[in-house]
Amino acid sequence: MVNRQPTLSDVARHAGVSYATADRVVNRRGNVAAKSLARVEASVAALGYVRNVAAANLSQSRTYRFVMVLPEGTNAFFGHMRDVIEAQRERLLPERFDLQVVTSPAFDPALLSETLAGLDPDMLDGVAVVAIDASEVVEAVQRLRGAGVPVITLVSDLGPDHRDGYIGIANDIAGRTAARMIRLAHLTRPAVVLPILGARTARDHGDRLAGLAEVLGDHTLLDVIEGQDRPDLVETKLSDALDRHPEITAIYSMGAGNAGLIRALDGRETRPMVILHELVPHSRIALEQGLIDVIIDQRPEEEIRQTVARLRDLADRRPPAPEPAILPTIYVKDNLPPPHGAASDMPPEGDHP
Amino acid sequence: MVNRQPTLSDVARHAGVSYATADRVVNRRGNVAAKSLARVEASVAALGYVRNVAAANLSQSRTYRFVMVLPEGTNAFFGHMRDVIEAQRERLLPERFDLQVVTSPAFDPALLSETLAGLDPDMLDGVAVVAIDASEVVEAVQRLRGAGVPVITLVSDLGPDHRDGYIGIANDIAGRTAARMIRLAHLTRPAVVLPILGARTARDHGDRLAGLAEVLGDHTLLDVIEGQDRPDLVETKLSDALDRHPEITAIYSMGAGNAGLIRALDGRETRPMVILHELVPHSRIALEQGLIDVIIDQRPEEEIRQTVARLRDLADRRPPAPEPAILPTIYVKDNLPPPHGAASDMPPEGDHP
DNA sequence: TTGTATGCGTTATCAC
DNA sequence: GTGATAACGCATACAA
Repeated sequence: MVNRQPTLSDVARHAGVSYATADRVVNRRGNVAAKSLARVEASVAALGYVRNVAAANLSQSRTYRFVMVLPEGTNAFFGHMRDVIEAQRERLLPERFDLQVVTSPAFDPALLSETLAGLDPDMLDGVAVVAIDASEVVEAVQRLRGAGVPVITLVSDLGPDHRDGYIGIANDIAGRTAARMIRLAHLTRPAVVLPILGARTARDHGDRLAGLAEVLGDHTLLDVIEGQDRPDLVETKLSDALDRHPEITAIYSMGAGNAGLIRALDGRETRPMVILHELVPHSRIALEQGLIDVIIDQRPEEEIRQTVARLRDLADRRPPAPEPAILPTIYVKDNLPPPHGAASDMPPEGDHP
Repeated sequence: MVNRQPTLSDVARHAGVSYATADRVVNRRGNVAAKSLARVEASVAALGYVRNVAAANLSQSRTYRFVMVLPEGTNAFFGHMRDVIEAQRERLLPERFDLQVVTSPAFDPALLSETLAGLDPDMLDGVAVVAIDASEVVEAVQRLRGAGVPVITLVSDLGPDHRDGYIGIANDIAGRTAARMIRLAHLTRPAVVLPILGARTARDHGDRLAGLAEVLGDHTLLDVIEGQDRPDLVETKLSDALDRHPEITAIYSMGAGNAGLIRALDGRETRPMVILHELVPHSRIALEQGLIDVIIDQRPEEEIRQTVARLRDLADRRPPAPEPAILPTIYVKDNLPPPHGAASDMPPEGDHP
């Protein structure tokens, strides 16, 4: 990386054409004789030319224009995600850029596809969307991509052919990880596990449940509680289940509505081992107070960072940098990140080893 | 972020001076009348001018020149770290940059300070070093910093006043996290924990041990085994301890030499719960095969990424972007990153939810 | 179809 | 002390 990279002028000279012609070839603008085209392409290959994106951006005073489409509502996780975005806004890209966050009612494919259809491809360099895997949504996404706007999915995916990338965790792995933690807590005794999810139809919840079952082995898996991601429902159904099944040794909540779960647990003098998803204010407090044992998180800060990085690479027509996969992260009481929201998760500048 | 940022020309005009004078003020080149200086500074503040680093780099055809100093030797962790660097090299910075990795014998402060002293400050934009907390090293670092070269510590720190940043985990937190996992595996029975470390004098190992003891509570902590980070020693000492103390229920290895630990365990028909540090080839295999239960890792890929980002911000004389703290990551069998070294830890592009 | 010239925001050089 | 101005590598308007 120490030798000077060839510039497009070098390429043009090498090919024996003018700068503008080389530019036409490299940027696929057309109106180039077949012969010139071939010569320029040969020179590009010969010299190993790679476009200097910084210079290109400078020359255009470029502003990256991205849109993120999140589900709207009171869901603590996406609320947190929006906070993260706002907190990081200034830092996400050194270049000038304009990131617009729009919301669309949760779990509504029709409205989501409308929202997507309402985006003007000419005003956009990329879209990230928390997808709903439904045909209308796929179509709306294809329309954008057909118009030259890269689309990546975030947290919730479409099929791999229908987007330019996915940033999020693999939910079956999350479920398997939860099961592994449960097994670790039952090395010398059998487990009786109560699974709680939002709805059987939610694909991510289903995947988590499947992963759980795979790894749980001989341990007992009770019937699923469906909490609709609503704290009140989760609370009453869980209280009821705990009363009826005193033999429960572990709870795995794979959806939202965990404020209700925490309330249901808070009264009792003994409790089973508890694992739930997503580090948000109330789950953090519960973990710190010892009301629950494990939080499986998908690191929204990291997801946002990777989302923007990917959108940028796509906008630059550059092969996306391979980012480390986002894996389900295991939090216990002691390895929690510093709390100040997303704003200051700086490493504690204390006297570390 | 949508309005055009003011340029230095704007500032100059606003201040009623020439572009060159504004530049002299902003870049502290001297030879400016006090009056002009004041006016320019006022204009900078008034307009909120911030230097366009991309343009600056373009004008200089800048190459960032960084050096990373790692301990040399056969240690699997740092070997892996070097692999990570090589695998990521092309991706670490979009700008032209020259990253030189030099090594210095492990645990030798004198040689490390010599290595640092051998670096030419005029040829460097930043240094990252796996530090040894000794006065000679501090002095060598100060010399570099005094010569205008930012220095950050990596994995192993100096005092907070002696470097421009630290990228790594807090080791007391790592120890606490291990203890929490041990407690989780002993919800219904008392734990008898065998701690293994390299040397009592290694600060990071000591911090881990202290964190462990803090969180372990009433559970039993046996005497420490010192394995000198050498597999052979670890193997014999551990085998001996297991024979003498059949009541051991958990092992926490906070240093290196774990290949020996794995060998010692491999023969036995039953084994205690095992936690150790750093995801490297042999520990990964052991986890996949069920010979150990938990790996606490510090995500070298992430550390490298943050190291370069921080060095770059420092080289650009720009306030370092707040990166999420690197926390001890808990790996169990199921949430392991894909194996292909650092090269392809892409998210599996399969059909995730 | 092809080529030339200008500007993007800096840094650095040179003249005043 | 101060002020023009030529690069840097690219995109683009314009000329041929």
